Amino acid sequence: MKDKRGKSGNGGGTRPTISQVAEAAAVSRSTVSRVFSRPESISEPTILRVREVAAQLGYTPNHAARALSTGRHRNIALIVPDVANPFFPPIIAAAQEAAETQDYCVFLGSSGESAERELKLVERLSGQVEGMILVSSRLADEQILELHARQSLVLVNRDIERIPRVLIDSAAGTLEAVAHLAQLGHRQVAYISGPSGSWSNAQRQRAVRRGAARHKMSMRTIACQAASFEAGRECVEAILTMGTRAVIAFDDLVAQGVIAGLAGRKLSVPQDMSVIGCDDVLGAATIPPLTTVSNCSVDAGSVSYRLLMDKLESHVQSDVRYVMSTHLVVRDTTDSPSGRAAGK
Amino acid sequence: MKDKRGKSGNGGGTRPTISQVAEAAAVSRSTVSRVFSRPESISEPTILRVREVAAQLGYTPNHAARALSTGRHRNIALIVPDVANPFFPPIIAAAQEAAETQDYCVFLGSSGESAERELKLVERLSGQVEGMILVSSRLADEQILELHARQSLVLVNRDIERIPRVLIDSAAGTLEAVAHLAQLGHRQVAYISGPSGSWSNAQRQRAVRRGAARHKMSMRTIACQAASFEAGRECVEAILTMGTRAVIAFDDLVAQGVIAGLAGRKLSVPQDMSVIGCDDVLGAATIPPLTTVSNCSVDAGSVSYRLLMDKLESHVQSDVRYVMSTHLVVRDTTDSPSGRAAGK
DNA sequence: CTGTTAGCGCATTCAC
DNA sequence: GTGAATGCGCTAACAG
Repeated sequence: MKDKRGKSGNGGGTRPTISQVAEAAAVSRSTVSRVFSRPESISEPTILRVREVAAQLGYTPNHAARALSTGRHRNIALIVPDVANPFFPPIIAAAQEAAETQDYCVFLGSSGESAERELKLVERLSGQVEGMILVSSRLADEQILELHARQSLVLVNRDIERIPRVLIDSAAGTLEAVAHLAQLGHRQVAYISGPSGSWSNAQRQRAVRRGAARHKMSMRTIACQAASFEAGRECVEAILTMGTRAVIAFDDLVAQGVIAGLAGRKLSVPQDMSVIGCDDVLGAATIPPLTTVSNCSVDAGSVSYRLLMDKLESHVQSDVRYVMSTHLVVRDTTDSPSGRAAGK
Repeated sequence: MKDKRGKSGNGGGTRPTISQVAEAAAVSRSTVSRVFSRPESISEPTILRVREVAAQLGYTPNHAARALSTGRHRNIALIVPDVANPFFPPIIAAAQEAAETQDYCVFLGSSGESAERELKLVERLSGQVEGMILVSSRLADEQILELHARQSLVLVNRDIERIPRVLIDSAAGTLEAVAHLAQLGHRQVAYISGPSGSWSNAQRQRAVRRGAARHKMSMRTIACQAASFEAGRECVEAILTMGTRAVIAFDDLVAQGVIAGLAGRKLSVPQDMSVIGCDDVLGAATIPPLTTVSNCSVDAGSVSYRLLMDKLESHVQSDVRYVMSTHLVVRDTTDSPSGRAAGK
């Protein structure tokens, strides 16, 4: 138990403790403690003196020790299915930034789309955080509920009653997308699905179906292996044999994959095929710029953080269900089914 | 100090402590503690019994408390300039995954490219981690050195002696890129720079200059505001007035921006301009597929984690400098300066 | 406004 | 092998 942090030198400067500051400042440890946690109850002069001494000793409160005593860690955990998926980073950034302003730290977990890993992460983390934000959780409802019994939770893109959640309602935008296609003259549309456990995927698929019905279009679904560029590319085979001239993809990555696959077959977008993405993670950064269902996913990060804090502060809870709408952003990957051919 | 975690019900299941397990299993707290930290010193039967009781009580060791006593948090921090930049997520994912296998948790900090925020994050985090990985740190050398005096550090893309570091040597690939351009017949090349504080940027710029000299090409630099699509787009003005027919961009995002900006002026790639990116974060997911300097950035994540662990375990340190090479991946955005025009 | 006392949950000497 | 103390660094009553 002695010499915990190695010698001096690098990588292990032994941090000064509250006692050392207290001694050096000739006050009690409590006083030092209060200077750093509730300064309003301490006289101006002593505050200054303690601060002075602390600074020159390089003292910094030990959050772990503090947590042990208060039960408040000032840490939160953020779990996502895959950090590398461009949909999540903006959310992560926003949440972390929001946390930072309140001096909270955030643990990041990436489950690799695996419910099992997600569960492990959650359990491992649960001891050192005050609450967690589960983004697009792949866990089963029951697992989440059980977790919720002993941990403050906020969900993103997962709709479970009694748990605060922020939902990115892609239905609205997806409906617009179908309408847009219909207006262009398309009579059929294909939805290229995403991860099976995904709430967003289910929601989008439903929306496409509903929209298609409303506009008397035929609708089919193509199962995509994963939410990736490669998977999208591999779908073109199926799309082509299906004979559709318009597809709505689970997300922008898949859409880009489809476009690339099409290009590989000398088919171009939007002349030969209209392609619509989802999430708008690529912005206009594609060529041609992708028509897509845009959302304010960044806000999902800050809002979910706020929700978590609200929950932590007020123990009385109403059933918060924060829905963020989406809308279609028409860029250059959609056209009428005849396309350029019409000009011939 | 009582009732720290609220009532029972949701969001605050009061976790069982080691004492409760001890009592229920009719052993001492020490025994329970040992069962979970050094089972080899406990008899088989008691291990089983304690485990049994613990499981049914839902007991899990409190890592924060444990850390207080041992000084080992089993947490690390990972700081990046911007989570939303596609270069970092794969590194983050790899590091987190590596950590996960050893039951370590990772704090994520995104500094928004600001040295000031980075410093704050680092100081805030330093108390609850055993070590930190600074990726593309924007801090000054002195700040890093100072930090290194009291914290175990590993650097990624930052070359400071005596601190373990993994460097993605884009010089090799960048040199290839210039050679490739020269071979295509280009006599001039422009480098579109990235963040000023970036080690990688400095390295790339140097490499372009060296390569240009070697191939007797003229070389100019265009200052780009940031490492983003938009910034790249805004550079085309400068590129065009400069009269170059070949550019090497700081990264793929900037390159994509340039291509888009060009497209906006009815100029196409590679016919009118050869464009080379860096980092290969977009893979072949662009249209046309981007010629770029590829690296194994994913490995940077796992390697840096390993380096950190090595450092933590063996206090005797050699000066580790892990260099990962890069190479040019020729896809479809480069051509001879005459390009299609040659056919006319 | 400040010092004293006690304890958060756990790992760790020592004894046995 | 196991139990009884002691302390990690800090906050929270309780007095004064």
